[in-house]
Amino acid sequence: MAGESKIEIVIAVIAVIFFILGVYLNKKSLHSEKPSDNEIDQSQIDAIGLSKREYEVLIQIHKGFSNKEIAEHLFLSESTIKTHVSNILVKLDAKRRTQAIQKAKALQILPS
Amino acid sequence: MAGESKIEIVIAVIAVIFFILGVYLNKKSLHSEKPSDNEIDQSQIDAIGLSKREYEVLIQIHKGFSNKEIAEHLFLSESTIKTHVSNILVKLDAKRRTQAIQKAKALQILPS
DNA sequence: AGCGTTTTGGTACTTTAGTATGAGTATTTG
DNA sequence: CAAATACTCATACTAAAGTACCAAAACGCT
Repeated sequence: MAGESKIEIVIAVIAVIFFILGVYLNKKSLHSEKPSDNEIDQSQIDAIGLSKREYEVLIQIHKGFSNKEIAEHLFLSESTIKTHVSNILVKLDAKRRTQAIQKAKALQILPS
Repeated sequence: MAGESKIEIVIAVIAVIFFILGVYLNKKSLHSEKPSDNEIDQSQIDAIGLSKREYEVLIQIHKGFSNKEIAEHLFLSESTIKTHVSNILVKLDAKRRTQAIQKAKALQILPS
C-alpha cells in the first residue's frame, strides 16, 4: 500500500511536470513562429533607404493626416513635407500615399 | 529488474501523454482566445449606413487605388466614384481617404 | 576642416481628390 | 403602383496631393 502510493505520486508528479512542459514549450514555439504580424522590420527600412525623417512622415501618412497637419505635428513647412512624401513614394515605388501605406505594410515597416 | 523496467515504461508513457495533452490544450485555448482581430463587423457597416457599392469602393480605397483606377475596376465613371467617395467620407466622418481607412479599421469594417 | 548625406524650404506647375448641385435610372419595399 | 432609397453620371469648382528643380543649412563621419 505504502509503496503503491509512492509510485502513484511519482507518476502524478511526472504527469504534471510534462503537462506544464508541453504547455510551456508550445507557447514558446507559437511565440517564435509568428513574429511576422505587427512587428516592424528595421532592416527593410534601411534596405529601401528610408531616412529617419521620411519614416516619421510615413507614419503620419499612415495615421491619415494631411501634408499640412503633418507639417504642424513635426514643426516643418508643408513644402518640406511634400519633398519628403515625394521621396517616400519613389523609394516605395508608389504612385499615391494610400498605395505607399499598402507597400509599407507589405514590407513590414508599418504595423498591420 | 523486469518490474522496474515496467514502471519506467509506464512513467515514460504517462509523461509523453501529458506532454502531448499540454501542447494540445494550449494550442486549443490560444486558438479560441483571439479571433477578435481581422474580422469584419457587418453590423458596423449597417450601423453607419454604408451601402454595398460604397463598401466596395472603400475596399478599393484601402488597397491604394486612385479614383480613376477604382472606376475601371468597377466599370463605372470617375464621377460616380467621386460621389461614392464623398458619401463614404461623410458617413465615416473623415476628411481624407487615408483617414477614412483608419476610421474604417477602428470600426472593424476593414481588415487590420 | 572637408565631404557626403540629410533636412529643410521655396517656386511653379500638373494631377488627383473632394465638394456642391442637379438629375435620370434602377431597385426595393410598403 | 408609388415612394423611398440606391446607383449612376455630369458640370463646375476648390482644395489637396504630387512633381520638378533648385538651393541653403545642418549633420555625420573621416
